[in-house]
Amino acid sequence: MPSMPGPRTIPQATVARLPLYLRVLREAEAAGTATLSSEELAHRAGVTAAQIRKDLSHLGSYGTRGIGYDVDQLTREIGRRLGLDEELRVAIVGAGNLGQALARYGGFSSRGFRVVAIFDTDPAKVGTAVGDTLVADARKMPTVVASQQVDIALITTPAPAAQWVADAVVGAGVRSILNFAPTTVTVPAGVSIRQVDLGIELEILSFYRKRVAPASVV
Amino acid sequence: MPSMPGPRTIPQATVARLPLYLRVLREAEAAGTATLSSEELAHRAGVTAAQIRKDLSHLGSYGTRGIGYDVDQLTREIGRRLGLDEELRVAIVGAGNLGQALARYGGFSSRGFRVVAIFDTDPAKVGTAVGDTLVADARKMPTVVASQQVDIALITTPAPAAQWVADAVVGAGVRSILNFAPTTVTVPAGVSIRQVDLGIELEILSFYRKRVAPASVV
DNA sequence: CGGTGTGAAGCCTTTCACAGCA
DNA sequence: TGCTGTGAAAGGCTTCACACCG
Repeated sequence: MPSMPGPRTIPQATVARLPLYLRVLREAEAAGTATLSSEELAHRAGVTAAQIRKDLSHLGSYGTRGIGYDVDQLTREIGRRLGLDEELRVAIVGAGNLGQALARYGGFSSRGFRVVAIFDTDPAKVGTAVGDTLVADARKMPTVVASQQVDIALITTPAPAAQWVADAVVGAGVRSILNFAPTTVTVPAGVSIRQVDLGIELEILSFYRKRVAPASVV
Repeated sequence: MPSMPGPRTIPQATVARLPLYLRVLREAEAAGTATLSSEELAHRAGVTAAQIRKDLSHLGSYGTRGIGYDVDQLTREIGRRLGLDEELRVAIVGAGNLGQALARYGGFSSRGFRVVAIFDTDPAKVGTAVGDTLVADARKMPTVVASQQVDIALITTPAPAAQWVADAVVGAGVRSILNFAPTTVTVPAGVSIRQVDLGIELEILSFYRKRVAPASVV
């Protein structure tokens, strides 16, 4: 009989670190490493060994005492828990500097995400190619997002357009949003949103310039 | 006599939110709003009113009971605490998609950061213009970073180059790094580093696709 | 032995609830 | 009266330390 699944709830903080462990494991896999101890994994991910063991214990029991974790098995298990066993479809709204850069960014496809649409309101941009996707008219967002079965929307518009875009994609059935516009976007319950503000990242770094920064990743 | 400064240490979690409040305050300032209550500010920033009051209490006493916070005064105080009263000089290492997009991104200059250099190893890119900066040879990093008095370095290279770049800029005197390369970069004590991995952001969103996401910002 | 999995302790963060001031 | 500033309580996360197993 297969082993029972781990406890039902994974702490938010742990969820945010699982992709980091996955990245390290994939590198190790590519390098042909068969097993990794919590110590090794911790070192490569930049966290503590106790943290690794506690985090992984939420998935169940995937290590072997005296040996460590099986790289292949753990890679598969974390990927499965993160919902990465199916290809996720991404739409980018806003074909400016950032939107275009993200559309061409290799790091998405190599991790199993596929950019299926990119939108803009500027008639000069509509119809032009970005990577291997054509920029579509933002007015067609509702229909295209639905027909292309978009799972995740990236908002790379100027701040004033962000809330409207979010409302539109949520209306079209999207339930995961990554917002790069420097403004707070609110969504109904049941929709996940993460905000990435590059200016804020610099401002946080600015704070710690004079002081002693708390170890490594601020 | 001027009022005494607030308590000496600001919690890390608070520091990470101050730039968010600053963003809201600047918008309010631009709109001509004179004062904001913790309730209003909380609503616009997407946090709770209690959180706002607790966070701001670490700066000292800048509110007026019965009224709220003076927008201009609080804007200045938070900016000062974040070290934003002087212009900070930014270098971008890696003139690929992302590096070029960031070099042209208006959100940095509008917030008081100035991109003073952009580097790449590719001879085809060296000498070309990105925004109003010329791409410099990465071998010149140590000298240019020092002579341009770079405060913050953005790493937008492929993963394999990231650690080398970090070592180089730290050697040239940089003490704040924002790393976009999908790999863990370690730095000596006294240097601050923040890691932004766009693939990880998508993977976190993926996790919450099936489950009920914890309120709003995951 | 070596290294995982885990209760318990400690620390940090958020929320509560209200005293106190404009 | 209205809203801030803040102790106290609650909750969540990280670290510790060791029992236990391969």
